[in-house]
Amino acid sequence: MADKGKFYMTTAIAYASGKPHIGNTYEIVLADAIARYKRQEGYDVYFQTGTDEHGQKIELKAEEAGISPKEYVDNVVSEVKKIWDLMNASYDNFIRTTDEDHEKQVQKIFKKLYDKGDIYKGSYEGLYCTPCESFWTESQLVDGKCPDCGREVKPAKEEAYFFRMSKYADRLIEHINTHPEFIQPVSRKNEMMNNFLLPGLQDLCVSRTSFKWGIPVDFDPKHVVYVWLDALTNYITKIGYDADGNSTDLFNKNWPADLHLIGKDIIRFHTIYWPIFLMALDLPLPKQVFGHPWLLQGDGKMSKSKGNVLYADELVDFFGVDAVRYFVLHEMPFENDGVISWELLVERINSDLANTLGNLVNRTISMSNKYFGGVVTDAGVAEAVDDDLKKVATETVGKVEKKMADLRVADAITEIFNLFKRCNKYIDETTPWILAKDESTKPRLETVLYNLVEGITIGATLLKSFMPDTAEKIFAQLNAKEIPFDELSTFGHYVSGTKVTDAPEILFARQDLEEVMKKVEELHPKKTEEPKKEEEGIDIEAKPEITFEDFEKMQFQVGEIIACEAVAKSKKLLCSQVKIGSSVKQIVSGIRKYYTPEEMVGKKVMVLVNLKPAKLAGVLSEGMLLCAEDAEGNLALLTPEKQMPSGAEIA
RNA sequence: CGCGGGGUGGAGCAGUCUGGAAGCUCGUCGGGCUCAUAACCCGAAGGUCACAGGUUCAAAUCCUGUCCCCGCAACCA
Repeated sequence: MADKGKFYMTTAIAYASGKPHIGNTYEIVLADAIARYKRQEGYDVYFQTGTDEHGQKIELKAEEAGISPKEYVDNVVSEVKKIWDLMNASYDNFIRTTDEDHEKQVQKIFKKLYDKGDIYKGSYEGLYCTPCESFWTESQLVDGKCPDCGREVKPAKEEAYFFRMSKYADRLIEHINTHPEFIQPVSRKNEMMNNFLLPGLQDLCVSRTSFKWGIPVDFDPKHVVYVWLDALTNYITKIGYDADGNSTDLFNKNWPADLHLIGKDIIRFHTIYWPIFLMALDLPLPKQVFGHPWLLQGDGKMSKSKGNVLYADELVDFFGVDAVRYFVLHEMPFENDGVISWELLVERINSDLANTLGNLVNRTISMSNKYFGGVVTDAGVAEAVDDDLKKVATETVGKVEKKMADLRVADAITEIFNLFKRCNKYIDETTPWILAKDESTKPRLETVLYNLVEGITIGATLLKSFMPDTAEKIFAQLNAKEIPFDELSTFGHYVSGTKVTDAPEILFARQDLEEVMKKVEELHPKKTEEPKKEEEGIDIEAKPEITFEDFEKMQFQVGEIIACEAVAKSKKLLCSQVKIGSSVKQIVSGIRKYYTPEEMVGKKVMVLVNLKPAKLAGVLSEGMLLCAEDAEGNLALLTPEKQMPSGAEIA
């Protein structure tokens, strides 16, 4: 096969804060499909994935779990690897940002950029809460105090390292404009340009002192390297980049990367910060960054707090690896977000995998056994109807190549399945069961079955990158060999006289939606219904004890909402006129998602009345409506349990 | 007027850059067939391509305006 040269591709490294859900898993499957396909095409592929393991969030999670950050990420990483392997991800290298060689190299890179003057020491100004060791901006303060602990904050400066982004901005703009393939899909390019590059880049703060779980800046150890400089550089460090110029052959061969596959949410970091870091290191830029869409469930992005999380291992238990691979690869549109649900999975599996593909293989093998004892022979009795089948079979590879060149994986798979559909149609056109009735048409029947087996073999060969196990199963059942990629545009590779299996196994069983849903129900007992029973309480972070005097400072009263309207410039805010005794206060609240202005009017609510007025979205707010909030952030207004006049004191 | 994406038969999507008979998958209905996993094949119904203007011989596609949805940003006292 023609050697097409090297192809270095990466996924984003997964943030090791918890078990990856099916949306995270989608990325590795997509990357794996592309990697396998490129290998099949004849590229020398190097495929890297891994985990991003530093940062405050992980530090906190570990603390909650009562273990060290390293122990915490070790656990998560083993889960990540388990799922990646379960999905048959054929990565060549798995990087962990806690790997010693990576850490060392990041420190060298940091130093190199510092020596060069691209990183400079500056200071970060803000309001500091000493006990919490945290900086806050004016707008983050609650009542002028630390939003975490409620204590006083004071203006402070903290030293930090900054990267001179602006220095390279013009070069980057030029690069993006002259390399239209750099940012994919193209629609993302405008977003980056308009939002970040054209208005002017801010220097990026690249160190932190507020937490410890990171790579220390070796010449100034109270700082740790900020996550993006740590995470992004994995793409070069783990293939052997050395800031001192002793990079490995692996690096020299593979850099620049041919493809960074990432989620659309981190396009900014990969198309702005990363290229600029590389420019500063005098390294060439990656050839392409593809920001794939998200896999959503139901009516929103998957998140644990919404309780709508699907995990790959669970889906694999239900349907098998290749069914899940097929779904996420085929069901994802190119640019827009895709949807996954149990119902959609069952529908796709039944219609495409069981009916179209599985049944085709099964009926073909059954006929071979029934009519010829399993021996498939090319008797050479061609008819005109064969031509179209052969045409479709031999042209599929070209169509797939074209789609894959644009990374349109879903469309490529559709092309392959069009071939399987064509095969099914061919059976109806040639009616083998009629040919079988007459001895004189047996040679024709042999030819028909041969053509079918060959068509399926071509399809299975193309399917290999997307559904590796299934392709192997088909080859095994047909006793066929995978066809070399550059011979896929010709017909007739299957060795005439070969015997297929006499015991065909069902490739994909049809799924019964009701049964599946029943099992799902057992696995995940409904938690939304009947929350009264065994309702799980919520624990929130405890605040420091206050004195009775502190409490007395706050004045709560019952208020009656006499008018309410949405705040025009905001999506979340409602502006209410609240009658408290004989006065009326205007209060703005972020509850538009839960209450309409109409239903607000007439409600008796609890109001914190002596809160310092502030402007929200330009509208004056003179108090606060008290609300209860659940773990998902749903809000409920508090109202007096019995009839109370407006102005009544609450104490 | 913060940035961006989207609104195409019951559902999910393609087509929009580069105007030229409205397409795919699923579902529904009718028919065919029996090798096969109630499968497979054929056919049909179903769309003012969000709305309103404009350009054009011709607009889902280009231009202008409006409405709605979804992300991000801000804000959620």
